[in-house]
Amino acid sequence: MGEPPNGHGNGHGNGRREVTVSDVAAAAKVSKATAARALGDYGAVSEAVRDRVQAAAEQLGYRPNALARTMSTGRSNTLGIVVGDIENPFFAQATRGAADVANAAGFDLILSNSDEEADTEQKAIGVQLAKRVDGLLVAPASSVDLDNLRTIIDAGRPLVLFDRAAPDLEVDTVVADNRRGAEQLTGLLTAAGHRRIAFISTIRHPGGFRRGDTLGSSSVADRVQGFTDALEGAGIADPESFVHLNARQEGVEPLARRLLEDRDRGITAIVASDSLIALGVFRAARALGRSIPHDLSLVAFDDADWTSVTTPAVTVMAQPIHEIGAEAARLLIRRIGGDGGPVVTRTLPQHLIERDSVAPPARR
Amino acid sequence: MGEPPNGHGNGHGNGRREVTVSDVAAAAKVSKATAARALGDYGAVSEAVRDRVQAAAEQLGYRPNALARTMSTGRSNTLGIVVGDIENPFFAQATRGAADVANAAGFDLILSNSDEEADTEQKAIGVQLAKRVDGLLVAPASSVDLDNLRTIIDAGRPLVLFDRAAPDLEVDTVVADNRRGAEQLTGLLTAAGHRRIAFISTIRHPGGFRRGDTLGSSSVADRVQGFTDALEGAGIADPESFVHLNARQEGVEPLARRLLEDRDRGITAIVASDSLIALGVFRAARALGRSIPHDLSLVAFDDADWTSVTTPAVTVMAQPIHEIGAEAARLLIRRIGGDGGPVVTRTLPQHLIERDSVAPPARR
DNA sequence: CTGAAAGCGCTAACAT
DNA sequence: ATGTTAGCGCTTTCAG
Repeated sequence: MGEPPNGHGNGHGNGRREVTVSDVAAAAKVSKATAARALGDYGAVSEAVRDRVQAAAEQLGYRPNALARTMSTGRSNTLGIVVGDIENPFFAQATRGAADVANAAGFDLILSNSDEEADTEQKAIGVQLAKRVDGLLVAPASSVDLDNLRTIIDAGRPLVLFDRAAPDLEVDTVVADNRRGAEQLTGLLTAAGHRRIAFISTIRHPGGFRRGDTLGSSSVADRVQGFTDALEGAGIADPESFVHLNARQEGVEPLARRLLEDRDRGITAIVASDSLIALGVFRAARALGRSIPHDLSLVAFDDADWTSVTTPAVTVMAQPIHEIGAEAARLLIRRIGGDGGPVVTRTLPQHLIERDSVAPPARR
Repeated sequence: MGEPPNGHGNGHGNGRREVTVSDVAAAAKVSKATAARALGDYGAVSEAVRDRVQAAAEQLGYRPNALARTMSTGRSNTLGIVVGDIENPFFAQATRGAADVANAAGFDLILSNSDEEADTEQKAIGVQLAKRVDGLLVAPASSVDLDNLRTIIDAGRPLVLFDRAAPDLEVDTVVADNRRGAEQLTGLLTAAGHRRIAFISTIRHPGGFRRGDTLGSSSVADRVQGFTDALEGAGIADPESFVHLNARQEGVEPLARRLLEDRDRGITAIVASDSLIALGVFRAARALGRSIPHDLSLVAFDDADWTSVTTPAVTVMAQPIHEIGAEAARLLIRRIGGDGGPVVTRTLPQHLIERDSVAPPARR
């Protein structure tokens, strides 16, 4: 007695063949269609037959093959999400928000990291499309180079952007009100008397920042806008010169050190574009023996958990991160459901948490 | 001219039909089989035909349907990963490690959160199996209740456990050397002269901890073992009484406060089972005006980024988290590749980072 | 080297 | 209420 014969695309190394509707149908002595109806709980099946089928399924250890189902229905009940880096707490939280909403609606999530790289993002999107996700959630690596995003639209799949918008694309978007947040944060600093305030972001940008430059990330662009507006409102000349980008390249801590050591620049306060940057600044200040807030005031985006336990605790602009992911998922699911309404952009409010990292600049 | 006719399981709301191998074949004037061969780059196809087919594919915007492929080959090139909570930095890092290895090997990842809940975990596993993942990576919600894990094995899918082992199950596992880590960490404290040291974990456990109790998570169990061993080695009586579990239920900060305010217990040092707990302890100490390390020494597992910027910076036992995920993925992929070798358990070393949160206990 | 045809597991018309 | 049949898009014998 040899191995039981086996079609090609079966098994997973071990001898067991998957049990299918046919098997269940046979065991319950009904047709495949009836078995499927009983199992899938659709159509009309008599009480008796249903029980018989379900018993048979149970007994055989039947597990539906979601892929086969997708093949015939055209729906995978799966969302794709592509984030910059899941290790970044921002994305982890947003992903969780999206996952919760997705699950509640019967969807699961395929996760990809773009590393903020257009190529990697493109590959990730390709994979997701190949897997026939019903729609995609993406925090685009670029707000201006839209090729990657267009392939999604061309494939006819719903797309929702989160964290960063792509103004030139007609798609649903969920972002936070970064402009206003930056303005408020910066306002705190100018109100305390600071005139020489640096803004630090890790975003890549060739050359120094100049007014009118378009940045790759709309959220950073908005933050920069709010920042420069606030400086301008405070009568500070040449606000753009206080914007420092490309911090990943040089390293946040080295950049911060360089800034703090430059007596001519005379920086007395820093706006960190996210909590990772704030951490780097904190380290630099400590390394140089500058005390916060006495020698340096610091404010940052994102209420990372640690910001409340440092000495001093840091003043932050909190974003509704979980909700950003959740709302994006909601919009996406709605589109998947067939909503053909006009494109919407949700701009969620941020809120200020004042702690102890801001003080008037030291006399010099 | 009406809409082009359309089979059932097609389109995604919009009118466009997916372009398939057949379409490409037709355009290139070859058979479906040949087109597939040219596209999939297998079998034998003449140079000329290959070019013609690929051009046609390009021109039509052909995108392979990974699900159909999986249907016929039986391989999805997808791994499932189920973690406690992706918002927990530990899991985020481990997931990243796994994703990197997976991608490099041509696999993608379906992510699920178990919330450390058996039911949720079971559902997640069910979904993954239905999606026909080629194998699963799981940080099991329970190291002792093995039903969930067994369904994976029964389904004939390779499984690799990470972070927590399940001693009664024959399956590849990647964990850190928690016992030794805990012993070292605790040894630091006893060496500094502490005799009344509390260990805090959020793990759920009915009733107070008693020697010989089996804990739901093997990693916490190992930590507790190392902790009590160290106390015992230092000649401290009744080590179990210093183990505090269920911290999630009461809340880490409240529990820590309670501990610190209990003059009779006279706790002078705390071992935090992870960085989130350390954060709670930090908050509690601050709220009560206890200074670390003068009034309280603190050590913790995981080198969370913030632990180096607090005042004082905290002494931690770092785990190779990224590598835990990566190695787990490697093992899994090897199994998927058909390796039938004996089950392996990898126990990765942890390493101590001494900072400034430990000092001799205050005289009283 | 290329083509025809069957089959993966499921759903959905269309009968009966 | 149940059965028959075709088909989703792909791979894979098997012939030629």
